[in-house]
Amino acid sequence: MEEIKTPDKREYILDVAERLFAEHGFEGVSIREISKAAAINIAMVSYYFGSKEKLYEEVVERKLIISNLLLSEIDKHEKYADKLFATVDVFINRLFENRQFQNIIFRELTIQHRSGMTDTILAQLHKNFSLLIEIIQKGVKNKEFKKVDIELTAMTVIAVIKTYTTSERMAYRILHLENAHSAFDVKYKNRLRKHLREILSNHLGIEEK
Amino acid sequence: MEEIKTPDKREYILDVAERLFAEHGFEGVSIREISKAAAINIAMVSYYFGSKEKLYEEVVERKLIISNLLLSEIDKHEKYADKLFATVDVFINRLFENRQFQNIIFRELTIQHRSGMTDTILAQLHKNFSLLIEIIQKGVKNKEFKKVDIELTAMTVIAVIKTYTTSERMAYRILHLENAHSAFDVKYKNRLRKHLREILSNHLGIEEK
DNA sequence: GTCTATATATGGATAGAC
DNA sequence: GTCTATCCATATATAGAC
Repeated sequence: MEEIKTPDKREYILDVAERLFAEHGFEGVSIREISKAAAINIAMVSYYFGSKEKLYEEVVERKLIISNLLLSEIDKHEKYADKLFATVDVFINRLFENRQFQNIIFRELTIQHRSGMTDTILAQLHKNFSLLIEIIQKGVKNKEFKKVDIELTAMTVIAVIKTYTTSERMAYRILHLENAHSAFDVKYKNRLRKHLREILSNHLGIEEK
Repeated sequence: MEEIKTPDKREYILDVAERLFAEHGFEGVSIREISKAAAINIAMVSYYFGSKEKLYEEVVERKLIISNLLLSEIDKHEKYADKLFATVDVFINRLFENRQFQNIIFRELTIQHRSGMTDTILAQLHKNFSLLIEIIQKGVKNKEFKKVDIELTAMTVIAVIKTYTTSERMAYRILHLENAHSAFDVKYKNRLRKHLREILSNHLGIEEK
């Protein structure tokens, strides 16, 4: 009963491709390498996806969805400070989990248009930023927060998490971590979480409980 | 008297190569494209630099020097708050000026070792971070600053500037700029500068003058 | 669906004339 | 120093057998 589950195989190829694209960039990997790593025949890439370009696009688009699911988690809080902290936690978790994917996204932003995909990516980033911006905006209007540069405050949150997750080796060196691979341990995730809460509390004038 | 100034030509090729590598990544440009853009013969790349790899390394290494020159500017301040702000200004200016180069550096960090260059880059980044870390450290010890997570505070500064300069189009969308190319105008540079000063003042407990 | 074989293009590098 | 011509490796993509 050795049935081949085609959708699983597709997903698996996409997983492998995502990792390799993240590690070496689009031009840095060949479909030969991808097929070898995914243990399939080279011709299968064309068969499943049409071309290397299409495969790449599918890798990006498949994960470029906002997890609206978690928004209910945020909405249940009453104070904007708590909504904000909950949102920050969502971002930390998401960026920690998808850091290899995020490297693809980020690289796509710095590389001169490979395709019209950049617009889709920018639209998605805009949505993510908007989550933070709206909360801060309302908190300020509500006098719960001090007046600040709202957009740059939102950018600060994303920037710190993104920079932290970008390079394990950089984090290791700069932050004097225990070992080269501990940057994404719970311990250091909490350190980052605590830092961001403090930065935001101080900046927005949120009182500690 | 049409004398060809060789060192200038070398520099010119490096300039062109830097721009193209920044725009498309190492594998994303061919030496054919570089030579065409620099109006030289393809064979000249090998002649001047030995190989594409060597050219790339030279592009990186030529700018990977700390500008110690500016440190005297920082040292002349008495208060650590002023030293810190002066340092932030140095970083803003440097990252604004070298943003295409910074994209190369950043990409190099996220890409799995093309060469041993990553170590050199990490060492340089470490030095840059240390500039900030030392000032914050001394300020805290001196009770001029509140106690904070020093390394992550330094990372926050670099992260915000880096993220801002990474994508003109992102900045344009998120920050609602006047036009697509104004992100690096003095006006917005000052907006970023002001934001960072406020973030740091609030976080470190620096009193406004 | 899966594979081999192949068409075709493009890449980096260099030999050798000038 | 500069250029043409060319070698050779590697890339994507696909035709066609199974």
